[in-house]
Amino acid sequence: MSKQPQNSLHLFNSLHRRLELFEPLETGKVSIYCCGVTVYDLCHLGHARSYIAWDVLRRYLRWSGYAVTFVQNYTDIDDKILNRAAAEGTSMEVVSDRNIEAYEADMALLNILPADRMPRATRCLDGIRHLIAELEAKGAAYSADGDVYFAVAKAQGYGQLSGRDPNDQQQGASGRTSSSEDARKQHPFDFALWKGSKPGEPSFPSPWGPGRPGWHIECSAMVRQELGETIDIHLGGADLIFPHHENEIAQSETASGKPLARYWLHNGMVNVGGTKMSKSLGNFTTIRGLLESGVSAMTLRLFVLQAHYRKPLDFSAEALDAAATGWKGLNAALLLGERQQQALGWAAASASDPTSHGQIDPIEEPWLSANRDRFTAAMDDDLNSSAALAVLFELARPLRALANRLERGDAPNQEDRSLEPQWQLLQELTAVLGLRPEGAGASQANPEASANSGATGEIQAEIQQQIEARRIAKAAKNFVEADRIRDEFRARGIELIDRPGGLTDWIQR
RNA sequence: GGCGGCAUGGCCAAGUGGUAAGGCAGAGGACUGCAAAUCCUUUAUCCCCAGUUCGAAUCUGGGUGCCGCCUCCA
Repeated sequence: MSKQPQNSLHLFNSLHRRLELFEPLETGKVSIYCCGVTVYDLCHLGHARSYIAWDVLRRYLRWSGYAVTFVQNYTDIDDKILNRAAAEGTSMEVVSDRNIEAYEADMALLNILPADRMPRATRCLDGIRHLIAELEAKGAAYSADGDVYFAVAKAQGYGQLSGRDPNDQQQGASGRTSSSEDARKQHPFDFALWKGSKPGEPSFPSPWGPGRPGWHIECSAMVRQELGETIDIHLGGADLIFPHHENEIAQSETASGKPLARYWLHNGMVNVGGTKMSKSLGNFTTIRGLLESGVSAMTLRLFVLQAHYRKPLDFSAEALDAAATGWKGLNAALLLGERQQQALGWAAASASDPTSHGQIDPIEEPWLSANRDRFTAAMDDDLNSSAALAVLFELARPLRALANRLERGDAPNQEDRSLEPQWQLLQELTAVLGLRPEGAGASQANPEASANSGATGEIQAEIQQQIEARRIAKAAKNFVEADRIRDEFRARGIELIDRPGGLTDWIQR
């Protein structure tokens, strides 16, 4: 039984710069286009933030009962990719393929659902050429020296999204773009639909000569090809508002005469020490680098979701540490059911299917029902994940306390057992945010790292041996020796933890 | 210069008219040989000034500071 969408979601629409009730064109269905990456390098935290935010939007819509079609592109032709290929002495396609593969692996680790379709610019050339020809036929495009430009003067209402008026703008771009290109343009805001190729560059045939598509046109063509003339939601980073999205609107709407998207959503930037993280500034941290350094994927996800998606998010080691500790607590609550399932007599963990929508009887469980409502109200308010997380932490608190008691050897009582619906709700809501339990079955903070170290077997044997030696020392009240053993391991990044009952666990840091 | 955004405790961060969610850190307590971990408890009047109001972090006006876009960018 699929549930009727509740339709109380409000989203901040960049097009009108205000919060609006979300109403899809077609009841129960949502079409979404998201601007993807230019695949010339690995993705950094800024990309992670963006795609995590939109993943949550998508999961929330699905959970709310909508059928969502999500399309995201790969820009696989562009100067940066060409430069990279030249530097490596390889081809554009090799660079693109490699980075697409890396992108998909990174996103999978972050538990970002793959898009329903991911078109590549180089494979949508028919649609692109078609669109340019249409614009040309309508007099909105002109060729100059093998390039084809879009004439901004022919676009109705150009500048609405970004708040720019082409008529009273100073010629601000001059001096910062190539002067030869400038000279070919009729208006400084005009932009390339098709770029004639230089000798030695990969090129594609076209009625305007060999070349390649401009940046903006691929999105217009792909939206139309994959989703139609008007879509429900168009997504992207705030840095794409101008010129990219403005130009996309100009192209698409000049061609079709219809609105391109009903809702435009833009995520805020990730900052480092107050300035935007970006490749050109060199202040970026790749997703891969972060994960390899031992930061867990869900820590990263929690870090991102603790701020509202439209606000700038400042990245720092301290903030990340805070998120890691926070996630540990949430994770402990999530793992409770799985680890103590038998002791508690609970049902198996439900799959983290984002569409699963459990029922809670408000009379039987008024507190849970109220919390589910709080969660929904927060998400309905322009995806306020920060407020939504507060609900999760409150749901988790008694569960992690219980987890700790059981770990100490307490037997569960009736009251403990009755927490099952609370655990189920926590699981359901964390899945809506795309957070999933980590390290099931292992006590290691970073199971992958320890699994990779070849000497683990030997080290484990050594640890067990030393733990036994320490137990004997402790029994003889030789605490100097006991502490020495513990300190020695600590110096090697291994923490010995005494449990009640004389047992000693260890974790690798 | 043009357009837009932000300013909440030690740090991160919700909250848009009725006396401040949550996370981290800190403090106290329980537990421990001591630790660690864990659990419990606890910590703010919201950049400045003026105004509207019975009442403002929340509205209005004026400051100050920071950031983004205007060039490729999530």
